[in-house]
Amino acid sequence: MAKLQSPRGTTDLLPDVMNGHRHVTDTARSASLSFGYEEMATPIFEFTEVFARPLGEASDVVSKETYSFADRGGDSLTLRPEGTAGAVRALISAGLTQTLPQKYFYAGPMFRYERPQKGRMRQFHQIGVELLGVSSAIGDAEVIALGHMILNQLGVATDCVLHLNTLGDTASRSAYRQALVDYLSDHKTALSADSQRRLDLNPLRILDSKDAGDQAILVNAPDLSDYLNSLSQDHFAATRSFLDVIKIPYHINSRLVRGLDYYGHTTFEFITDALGAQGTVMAGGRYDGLASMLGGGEVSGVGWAAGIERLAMLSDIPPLKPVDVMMIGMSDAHMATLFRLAMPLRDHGLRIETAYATNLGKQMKRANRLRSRYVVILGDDEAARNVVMLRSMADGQQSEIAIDDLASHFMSPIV
RNA sequence: GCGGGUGUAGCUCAGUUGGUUAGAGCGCGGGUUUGUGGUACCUGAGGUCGCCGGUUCGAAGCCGGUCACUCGCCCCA
Repeated sequence: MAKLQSPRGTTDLLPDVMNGHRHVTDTARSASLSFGYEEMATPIFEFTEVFARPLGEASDVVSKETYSFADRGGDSLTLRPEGTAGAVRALISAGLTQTLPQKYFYAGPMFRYERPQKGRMRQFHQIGVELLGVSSAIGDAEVIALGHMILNQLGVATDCVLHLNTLGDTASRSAYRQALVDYLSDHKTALSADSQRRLDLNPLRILDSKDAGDQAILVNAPDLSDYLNSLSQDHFAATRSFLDVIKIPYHINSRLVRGLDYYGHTTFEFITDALGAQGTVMAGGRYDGLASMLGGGEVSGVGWAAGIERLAMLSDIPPLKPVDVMMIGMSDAHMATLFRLAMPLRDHGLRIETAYATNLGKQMKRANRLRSRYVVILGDDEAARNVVMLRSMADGQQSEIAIDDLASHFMSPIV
């Protein structure tokens, strides 16, 4: 096997794979634009603080999954593990908190030091959208509607279930958190080791523990919905009613919590069972507190991110545009002629291959391998009469066509 | 970070209780056809058996370590 490998958890995006990524990204970009979300990009690394505070120092992502390093000037930098913090930092940096709302779409690599699995890489790729400066519930519904549209256009919506929950506002959440900690502390020794640790770090995460013993304890645990104040209840009800208006189905999942500190109010995930343990295809929520954590004042935000690898695995990827014409010259001089004739056709948008050698049999074989629709052959016989041989690869039909007519033949709308 | 499984040709895989030159299909190259692909036939190239060490007269097969992939946990897209 190859000794020379890319680092663990990374992979090369060779044309076949890249084609799938591009299909996902192109589909998402164009759907996003139809909602008015314009593409932007942030640096692949940021100052470490950009991620540390908003995501939570104790969160797994920050505490054990970041690629952080000191640069030559001594600054601590971190390869971005997600896109939202950087996007909000960019908004603040550019002074755009005065020009709201802002609506962003992005796509690019993210980095987390994790043990690789199917659908989980150390360098992976996400698409995402952020709606900044909109506190109304229609914003929550809009990003979900956009996400749903993208999944639908990729043909994966039917494989996914939208799980929806609310964490409430800060006051509701901290009241509930206290109640939950009080309850679970009484059962601490019965909790799994993981959950005992989570009790201090992120007690809400215990809610979606897969441990059967934990689940048994949780049956009688306080319910978040009982701790939502009216403002939180109203926001969630409004979000749901906007989703109802456009008939997007969802499943209320009161155990759906997020691992990152910046979330409040609406959280959601599109989940599939087709990817093993990595069932989350698209996830997001509202993060009204994020901007102020970065020192940018109060700016509402809601958005989501989705894994391109996971989406590509679920989608049917259309094949690349096939070769339209393979041009085979039977001598260097004829090759030169075809090299010239190919240019306007390419300029017109056709995919043209000019053969790199003059042995006809081999070049025909290559044309077949490339699934070229047509082959143009130019040899001494044709040149003497100012024609080329045009062969349709599908049925093997050949005909001669005047060199002067070649361009107009392929550039006419019929072909 | 923790636990399980798997590493033999470019790909998918065989390889009998450790035994001498490690095989097949597909793919790739050459030919039948030096002006014609896809079919057919002939033929060829390609492997430090993931890597390192150990046991043995002898290791692809046993043992240890290591790396990679994979499944699950943690966590997440």
